[in-house]
Parts: sequence; structure tokens; C-alpha cells
Amino acid sequence: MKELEKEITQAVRQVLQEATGTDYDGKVLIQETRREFEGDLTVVVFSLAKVLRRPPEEAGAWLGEQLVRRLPHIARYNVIKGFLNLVVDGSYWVEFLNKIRHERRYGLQEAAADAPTVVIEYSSPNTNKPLHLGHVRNNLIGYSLSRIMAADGNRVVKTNIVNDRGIHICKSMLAWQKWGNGITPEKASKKGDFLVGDFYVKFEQEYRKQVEQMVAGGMPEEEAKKKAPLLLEAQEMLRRWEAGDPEVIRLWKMMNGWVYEGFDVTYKALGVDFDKIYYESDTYKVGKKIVLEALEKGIVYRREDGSVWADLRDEGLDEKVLLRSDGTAVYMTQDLGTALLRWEDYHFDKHIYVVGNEQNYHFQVLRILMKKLGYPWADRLIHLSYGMVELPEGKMKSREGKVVDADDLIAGMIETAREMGEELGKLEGLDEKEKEEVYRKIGLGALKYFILKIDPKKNIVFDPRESIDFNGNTGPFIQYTYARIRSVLRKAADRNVAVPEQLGTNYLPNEKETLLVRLLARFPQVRADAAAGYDPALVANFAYETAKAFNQFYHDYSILNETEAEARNFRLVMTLKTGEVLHTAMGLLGIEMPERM
RNA sequence: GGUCCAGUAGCUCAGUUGGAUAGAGCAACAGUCUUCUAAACUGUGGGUCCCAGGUUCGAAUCCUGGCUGGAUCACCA
Repeated sequence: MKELEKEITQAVRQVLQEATGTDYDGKVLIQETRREFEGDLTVVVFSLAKVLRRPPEEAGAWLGEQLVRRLPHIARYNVIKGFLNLVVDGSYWVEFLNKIRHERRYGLQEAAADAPTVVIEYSSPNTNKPLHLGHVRNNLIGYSLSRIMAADGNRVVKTNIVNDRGIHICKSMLAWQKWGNGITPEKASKKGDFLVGDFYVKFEQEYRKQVEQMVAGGMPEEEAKKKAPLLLEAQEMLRRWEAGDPEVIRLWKMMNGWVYEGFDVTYKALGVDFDKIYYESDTYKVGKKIVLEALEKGIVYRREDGSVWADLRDEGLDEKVLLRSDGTAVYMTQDLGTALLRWEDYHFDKHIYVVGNEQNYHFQVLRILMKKLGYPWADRLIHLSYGMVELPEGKMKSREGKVVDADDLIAGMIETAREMGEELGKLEGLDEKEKEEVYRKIGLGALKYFILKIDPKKNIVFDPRESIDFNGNTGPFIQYTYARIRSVLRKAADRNVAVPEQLGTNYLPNEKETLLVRLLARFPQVRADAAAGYDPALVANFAYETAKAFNQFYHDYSILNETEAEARNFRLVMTLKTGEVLHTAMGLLGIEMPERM
């Protein structure tokens, strides 16, 4: 399709050159023809008409005449207002199918030997609570993006930074020490991340109680929040941790271990993984070193209380703390270190952070700071900022237990898929294990598609009382279309009908077929656009359109029961390739496709 | 208050270098299974593209101003 557009553009330029005697350096705007008009590609002639000094309608007709004469693939044309609709000859689509017939990886760009390296960071959990729906969105976008970037010819490194140190984990640790009575995930028969999360909530409850008491005793709330004994204890624990206190370290390792075991289960259920995991407990040291070096060079400064700051007011930003007065590191410190470590590890061409938009400011500062510190590759740090997932009553708050838990959500989706599947009863003949596998794919497909079809920038309001759809513009709709296609191909094999290796060019595809093949032809461009815009939603919407076009075709025409050989052959190849494209496209979203459903 | 993001049908969303009469799904209603899978297909109704100006042959899209919602401006991460 891209080639054809180029051909047309070239021809238009040549025709203009011949007509006016000068080169036309403006744009030639070509778009897919809207459904209600006859044609496949449309040249917008308004600007061209100006060059030709003729009214748009007349210029369009003249141009159409020229193009039909010069281009073998353009069968005829019509002009409506200033739009020149070109009808592509049916043989072009047959040839197109022949061309991609044996491309197993059609639509994907192989990574060349000197392909750019793209590091993608996503997930980045805190180790003090289980993953919730917000994390799910992060993981799905990050994983999908890594597939898309890889499909676009990049070498991709999936990374995760585990925020395993800091005051938050100390809060859980302290609460466990005080009220845990030595409980473990085994004894509680609870996933480790949930158990640790419970203690985080416990800390917050007790802390709030203390603050309330102190306020009742006459202390201003601001002061009470800073001076509550529990908080002071947690801060003391962080200092001891950073000083390497063996008892604190032991507790920290144990509780983090519980959390990791829990995360692994969730990651596995979601189908996401990483090539390299960084731990903040390592990278903060590098960050501290960077800050102290910058201090020596006078790029940052120390205040009287001992804290270290960067002054970014020249850049239109504020002052930013880099080390606390007690010398401990903050979030920014470790991110400086992580960035440097990754640079040393990969010398990336791009480093994409998949992090929520609440941290826009943080990444703005990070980039400017890295630049100020003398790292020219700071420009390669890209923040893919995605919107929040909110509940109807507002933001999710782990501290208050108001969250949609990731594990529950996944289990619920699979359960719904099972109920619907059993009701429809199409999986008879499969054993229980095979059925479960199908339900798992469908449940997760529904969840992933639901999240990924939405523009990452936008906030999502998720109402747990309303279930995620399985009909219409959904993952299961596309999966179902794929299962239908596979079913047809299985039946073809049963009947010893082979999908032809090559098609004769006599067949003229009908309207629905042309529409579908046109979509298949668009796929490489969709992949490229999605990579350029870091936007999985483009792939999702493409897959939907393609599935819809196939279903419309399928409804109106027979494939195997078609008696005319040319038509049957064309449809078989088209069906095969549609299935492949759907499989590939959904794969870019991290969605698996069942062979039957 | 500064900065960033969003605002399109009752609801959830597409609409990407400015192009034709703004499109899907859900929900509602009415149809289509003796046929390659009805998780599908077809039809009906549903719009102040937040508002007001501006640029343009042409604006949901670009510019200016305003309105609404969210985020952020922490010695939390």
C-alpha cells in the first residue's frame, strides 16, 4: 500500500512538473477512500489545483486521466468536489496477497545488525504492597510497547526498577516487628505481597491514631504528622538500613523475599517479563556518588542542615533535594544512579520510562538534572506518561485498602470467560486442562484489550461493579474471529483443500474482500506508527477493524463452499493471512489467541 | 497561583502531517442460525466535537482567551 502511495505521489509530481515546467515541492496528500465513495485511494487536489491554476474539480479530473494512463494499477477514477478517488485494479490486491503469502513475519521489521537499542523500564513496583489495577495498566503498556518496538526493528531491553528501599518498606517492616508475632506467608497461608501489604496498612492505621491523639493533646496537625513516634521509628529504621545494620537488613531481605514471590505469581499471570531487573537498593549508591561528585564540582550545593540541593530555577523549575539532611537518598537520587547504570550497561539509543503522569515533573527534572551533570545522552531519556486508573469514587489508595487488586481482577476475568464459555458450550471435545487454557486466554485477552485499546495518555475510570465486556469492540471479539479463521482452515485441511501457494491474477475481489485486503496492506504502517508514537492503542484498533471487516466478509460469502475455484482460492489465502495478521497484531499487545473458542 | 494532560452520542472510546455528510462498541428497539463457529451479522434511533473568537478554499484537529475535570509543584516513592 505504501509502495502504491509512493508510486502515485511520484506520478503526480511528474505530471505537475510537465504541466507547469517547475518542480512541485509541496505535499501530495493521499488517504484511504472513505467507504461511501467508490475507490481505494484518494488524492486531495485542493493544493494541487492551485498549482495547476484550475478549479479543483477540473484539476482532479485531468489528474485522474493522467494517472489512469500512466499507472498500471489504477483502473479508473472519479472526482467529487476536490477529491480524486482512484480505483485500484483488482489484480493489484491479488498480487499483494501473492507477495505476502509466504512472509511468516509479515508486518514486522527485523532488527538489523546495527539496530538501535531501546531500553524500556516498566512495572517499577514498591515492595510494600500487592499490585493493583494501576500497576496492571503500567505492565501491559510497558510489555506491549516492548513488543512493538522490537517489531519495529529495535533491539529491546525490558527492565524493571524495584523500589525495594525507602521509608515505605520500613513502615511494613516496623509494623511486622511490632504486631506480626513472627507470622509468615506459609503460616498465614497468604501470598507474601498481600501479607506485607497488610502490615503497611496496619502501620498507617496506628500512625493515624497517634497523630489524632497528639492533635487532641493540643499539637498542630502538621507538627504531629512529623513527630509521631511511629514515623520517627520508621525513619530511624531507614537510617539503620542504610548503615547496614544486620538485623534490619535480615528483616528487609526476608520481607522483600515474600513480596517477590507474590509479584512473580502476578507477573506470570499477566504474561509479562523482564530482561534485567535493577534494585533501588543497589542504584541509590551510584546516585549518591553522582550527587557527591557534583557537589565537589559545585553543580549542586549543600545547605546548612546538611541536605544537598540542585537549583533548577534557571530552567524554569524549582530547587530539588537530592540528599536528605541525614545523608540518606531520595527517589531522585536513585533514579540518577539507575539511569547511569543503564547507560553503562547498554549505551542505549532510547530509554523509555513507562511511568504514570503523576510523575511528569519528576522526569522533567531528571532529564534536566542529568544534562546539568554532564551526561549528553540525557536527551535519550523519554517519559511515556500514561493516565491514572481511577475508581468512580476517585483515586485508588493502597493505604486505605481502596484498590482493585490485580490477582482478583485476573481471576475474575478468567471466571467470567469460563462461565460464558460453558454456557455457549463450544469447547466440547476438549479436556478440562485445554478448556482452562482457552478460558485463561480469553479472560486475559478481555482485560488486556480493555486497557490497551485506550490511548495511554487518557485517564481510565474503572467501575468494579460493571464487568468488562466480552462482546463488541473487545479482545474476545478479535480472538473469536481468529478462532473462526482457524476453524475454517482446519476444515479445509480435513477436506484436503490446500491453501494455494500462488494465485492467478484473473480474479476480481469484491468490495468486502478489497476492504479486508486493504486493511492487511495497512498493517506495516500501523506498526510503524504505533512505535513512533509509543501507542499500543493504534494496534488494538487496527486489529478490531480487521476482525470486523473479516466477519462482515465471512457473513456474506462462503470460503470452502464457494464453487468457483478462483474465488475460493483467493478467499483461502486472504483468510489465512488475516488470521496471521490478527495473531501478530494481538501478539504486539501481549494477547494470546486460542485456536478455538 | 505556576506547569502538564484531558474534555467528541446516555456510557466507554476511535478520529496522527488541517480535508468529503464526525465513526465504532455498549445500552434500547427490530431482524438473521437445516449452511465454513450467532462471543457473529444487518437495521433504527441517538451529536452545541466544552464555550467564544481567530487563521484557512476547508477546523473535532492549528492559534488566542475562557470554562470543567485530573495530576503536579514533598527531606514519600
